Amino acid sequence: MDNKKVRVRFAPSPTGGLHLGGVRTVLFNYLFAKQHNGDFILRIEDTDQTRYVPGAEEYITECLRWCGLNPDESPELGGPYAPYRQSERKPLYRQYAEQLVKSGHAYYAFDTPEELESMRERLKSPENPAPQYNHVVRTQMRNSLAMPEADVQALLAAGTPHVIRIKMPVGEELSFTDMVRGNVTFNTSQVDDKVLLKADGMPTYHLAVVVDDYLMKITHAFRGEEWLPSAPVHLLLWKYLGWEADMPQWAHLPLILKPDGNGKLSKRDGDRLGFPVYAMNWTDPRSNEFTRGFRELGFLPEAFINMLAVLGWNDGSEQEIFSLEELIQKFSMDRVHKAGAKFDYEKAKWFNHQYIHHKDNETLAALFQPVLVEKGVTAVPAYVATIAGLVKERCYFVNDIWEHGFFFFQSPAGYDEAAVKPKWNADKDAFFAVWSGQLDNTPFTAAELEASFKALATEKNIKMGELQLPFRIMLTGGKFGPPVFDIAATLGKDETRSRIAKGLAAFGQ
RNA sequence: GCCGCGUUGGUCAAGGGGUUAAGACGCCUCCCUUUCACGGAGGAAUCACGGGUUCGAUUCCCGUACGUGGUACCA
Repeated sequence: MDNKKVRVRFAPSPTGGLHLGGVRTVLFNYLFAKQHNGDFILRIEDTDQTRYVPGAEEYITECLRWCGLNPDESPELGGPYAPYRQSERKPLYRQYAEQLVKSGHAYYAFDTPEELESMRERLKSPENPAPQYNHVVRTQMRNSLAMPEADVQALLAAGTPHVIRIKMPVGEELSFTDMVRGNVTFNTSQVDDKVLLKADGMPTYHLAVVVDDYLMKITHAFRGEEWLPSAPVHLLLWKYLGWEADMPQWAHLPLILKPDGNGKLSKRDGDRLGFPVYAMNWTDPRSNEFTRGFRELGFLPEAFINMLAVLGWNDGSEQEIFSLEELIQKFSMDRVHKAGAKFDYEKAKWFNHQYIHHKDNETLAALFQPVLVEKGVTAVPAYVATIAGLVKERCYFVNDIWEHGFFFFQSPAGYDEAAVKPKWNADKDAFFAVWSGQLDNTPFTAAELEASFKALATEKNIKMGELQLPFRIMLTGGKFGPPVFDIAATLGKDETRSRIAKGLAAFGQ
C-alpha cells in the first residue's frame, strides 16, 4: 500500500430503512478506516429523485450513531471535501461526462423511454431475454454515434432531453484485484453502454462514485457484491478520466441471504419469519408502513455489531465475542468470506444474550426503564439494578427483564396451585406462620434467610424441597425466577411477609 | 439466455495435498440446581457431483450441477 492516508466512504441512498447488509458494509468500512488511522466518510447518494424518501437520511445517521459508527465527515459534520450530498454536487458531474464525450469515450443518446422499450421488445427472445444497449444496438439508436454531427448539434441546441452513455469498447479483457476475491476479469463486450448522466442532469451511481471517489481522495472502496458486475464500467471511467493511478482498492463484500429459501435477505423476509431486518424502527412516510428494528427490539448495539461482524468474517481463532475496539484491531479484509451468508436469527439472539449477561446491572436498569414506564411502575434505580442482576442471565433482550422479573414489581395475581396444593398440609401452614413471625430477628440477606429457613425446616422435620417450591410460588406465583432466597431478600421483609400471608390465604388450609 | 461470483454439518464457520475435518448457534442426553436459567460433560450431523494431477485429494486443475448477483435514465 502507498503512504496515502486511508480514506474510506460509505454511501447509502436515502430510500428507506437501513438494512442489515447496509450496516455490515458500514461496519467493515469503519473498521478498516479506523484500523489504518484513516478517515471514515459518509456520503449521501440522493440522486434517485423518484425513490428518495424524506427522513431517510436522518434515519441513517441515527442508526450509525446508535451503532457507534460515527463518520468523520458527512453532510452534517462537513469536512474538507464537502458537500457530501450528491444532489448538492450536481453541477460537478456534467463537466466530466462532457469531457468523456469529447475524448470519444462517451456519447449523447436521445432515445426516449418509449424508444428504449420498443427496442427491448423488438430484440427480446428466449436466448436474449434482456437486450442491452450495447455496441451492436447503439448503431441503430438515436445517439451521437449513429447520427450525423449536424443533427446532433441541432438536437442539442434545441435543448432535446438526452443522456450521456459510456461507449464500451469491444472485446477488451479488463481485470482488477479485489481485496476479498483476488483477480476478477471481465470482457467489455459483455457490458452495456451504461448511462452516466441522466436526462435530469443527475449522475447515475456509476459516474458519481468515480467522480466523488476521485475528488474526495478515497483510497479504499468497499461495497456489496451486487456491484461486482459494474466494476468494469467504473474501472474504465477511472481510466478514461485519466485518474487510473488514483483508483481506490476495491472490496466486494458477500451478501446476507435469507435464512430459509434463496436470495438476498429483504425486509419482507423479516416480516415473514418474525425478525427485524432494519437497524432501528422505520416508518415509511409515504405508505406509513412500520417496520420494527433491532434497536427497539432490545438489541444492544455492541451485540448487533458483533453479530454482523462475524457474519462473513472471523479472525481464524475460536473467539466469537469481539468489542468494537477488538474488531478494529483484528479485522482484515482478506479474512472476509467470499460466499454469501444466510442470516441466522437464533445466533443473533445468542449474541445479544451474551452481551446482556455480561452487561453491568446499572446500565441494564437504565435501558429497562422505558418498559417500567410503559407498565406504569415506579421503582428506584438501585432496586431495578438488583433485579437486572438477578435475571439477566436468562434474558435475550433487555425487555425480557420484565418477563423474568415482573413479580419484583407487583405481587402475584394468581398462583400455580396445582403445583402446591396436592401436597399441602397443616404442618406447612404452621411452618410458614412461624417462619414469617421470626423474620424480625433475621438479617435480611439471602444467605441468612436460607439458613433460618433450613433450621426451622429441620426442627419441624419437613424436607426443604417441600417448602421451597411453595415459598417460591407465594413470592412469584409460579415455578420460575432466580433462587428463591434472593427473591425474598430483594423484596424485603414487609413484602415477603405480606406475600407469605397472601399465599397462605390462597392455597393454605 | 448471457456475464460475474460462489459451494466444508440445518446455520455461521476453522482448516487447505496425508487431520480422529476445529469451534459456535440450534437440537438431543446427562451432571449441577428440589423452578427456570447460567455453568459443566457428552451425542447426532459436513467437505455438491464427475473427471484429471498425485503414492495420496475436502484441499490443486478442468468440467457439470446447484446457488447467488448483474443484465434499468435504481442504487
